[in-house]
Amino acid sequence: MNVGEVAALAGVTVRTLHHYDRIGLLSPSGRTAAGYRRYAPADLDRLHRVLVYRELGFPLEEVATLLDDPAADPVEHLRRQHRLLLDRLERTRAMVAAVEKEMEARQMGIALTPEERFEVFGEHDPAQYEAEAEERWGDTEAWRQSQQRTRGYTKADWVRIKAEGEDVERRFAEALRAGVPADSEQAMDVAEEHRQQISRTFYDCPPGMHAGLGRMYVEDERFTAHYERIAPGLAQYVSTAVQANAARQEG
Amino acid sequence: MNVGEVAALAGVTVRTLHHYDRIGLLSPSGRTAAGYRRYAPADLDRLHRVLVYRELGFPLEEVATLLDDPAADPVEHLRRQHRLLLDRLERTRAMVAAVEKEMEARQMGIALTPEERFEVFGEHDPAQYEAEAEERWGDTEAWRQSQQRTRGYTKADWVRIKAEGEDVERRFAEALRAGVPADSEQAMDVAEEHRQQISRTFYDCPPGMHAGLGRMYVEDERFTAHYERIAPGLAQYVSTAVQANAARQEG
DNA sequence: CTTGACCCCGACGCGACGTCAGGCCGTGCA
DNA sequence: TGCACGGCCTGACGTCGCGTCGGGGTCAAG
Repeated sequence: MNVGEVAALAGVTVRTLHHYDRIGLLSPSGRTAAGYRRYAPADLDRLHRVLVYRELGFPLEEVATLLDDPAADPVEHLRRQHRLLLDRLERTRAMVAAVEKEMEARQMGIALTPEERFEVFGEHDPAQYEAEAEERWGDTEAWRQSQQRTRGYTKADWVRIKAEGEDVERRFAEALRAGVPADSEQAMDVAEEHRQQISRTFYDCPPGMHAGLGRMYVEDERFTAHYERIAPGLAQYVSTAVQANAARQEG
Repeated sequence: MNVGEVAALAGVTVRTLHHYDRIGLLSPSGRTAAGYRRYAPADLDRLHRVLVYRELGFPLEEVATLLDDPAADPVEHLRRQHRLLLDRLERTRAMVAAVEKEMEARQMGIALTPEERFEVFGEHDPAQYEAEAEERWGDTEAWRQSQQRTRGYTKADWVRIKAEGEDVERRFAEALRAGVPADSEQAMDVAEEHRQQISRTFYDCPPGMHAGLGRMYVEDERFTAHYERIAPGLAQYVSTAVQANAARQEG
């Protein structure tokens, strides 16, 4: 198929297909002698997946990494898409409920507090971050626990949680600056507090799992970026401290 | 409240609030002597509405016109938001169903046709255009009819419909080029066919309603653009022909 | 062999912010 | 009383996902 036909079929513009080609997200598997793009059925499969993920709010670059992951077969994608769509359904339902709640309140002449009104937006930007978290942790017990608990949190809770988190981070940063070794008692104590904070706030986080988190802090560039922005070297420092503490707790 | 507090409450960044201020979408109702933005409760109300409409896919400029419409009270906004959210719910459900259908098909070893797979995307881009159409026609009988009928259309139907539509447009364009007056019999006949096409395909369109459409073709720049792209002067030409025909049919 | 529809590529534009940079404000605590 | 530190200010430039020309080849139908 030519680009125009594919575009019409998929409900996108030709320009979009050009764009996807240029950024390497979806390059047609062939070209005619004259340079015309030729799309094979497999390309349509890929395009379809691209469009679903795009609709779900993933940036195109991440869509690419998802689709190019060699360890992800078609069924895997379908399952993931299904999960994410159900999430979205849930969220939309929540928003409908919020609007209805407000209509009722208005009818009865009472005003909602700003906190109540903004609740449905709170924190994480709509689709994106949540979509990705779900994508990564989707069917672990920890994720479910976290989802359940955090649903009940009020705005005030969140403020407190954020403050607590930043407090621990600050103490890590101070220890780092003071030259306290990452595998020292002092650093491990902060790590232990970090672990307990997570357990209290989000989900049961035994030392083993905490060690896994620690590894991620240096392997996932987003977490790395988060800590490095506080202080250079902090990501590695926290990672080491957390893993040392896990060894101590378990041993 | 200061901008930081508002941002935290609403789950947006300070930069976003700055942006909304600069483009005039949401300017805080006051400033301190030092130039700090001060947000009043009424500003929070407005922000809330902005965020809901934004989430629904409206471009900010349109959000502004919606909110600045003097003829739209709070209840009106709530009702509109409710409608749009229900739509979105519906659409998400359709996508979930599509994914489930594909999972089943895969289980049974059968392949879906590309048309089936892309069906849920087809035509109109996801949120936006639909949102706007609903916004404009939301609770008219015509809109409901159109929604009902078009739901049942297959890809093949759409191809045919598009071809028919373009045929009529082409005939208008030819008449215009040939110097046939817009209120001549010939032009009115094409207009009448246009009306019947709409009635067959989308919703009952009596002459009076058709005349309304005709007016819109020159008043709404999107329709104008559509026709002007085919031939300069065509929007006015079609508009006149349609209204002349309506007068003839009714008279 | 000429239209007119379709395709190519490059380049600029745009919406909705993100992200510095450089500098003023305000307050807690030494 | 000073000053450090977080919060706020205003430009200004960067980014993402395309839309929109402009100039130019291609291909099937008449």
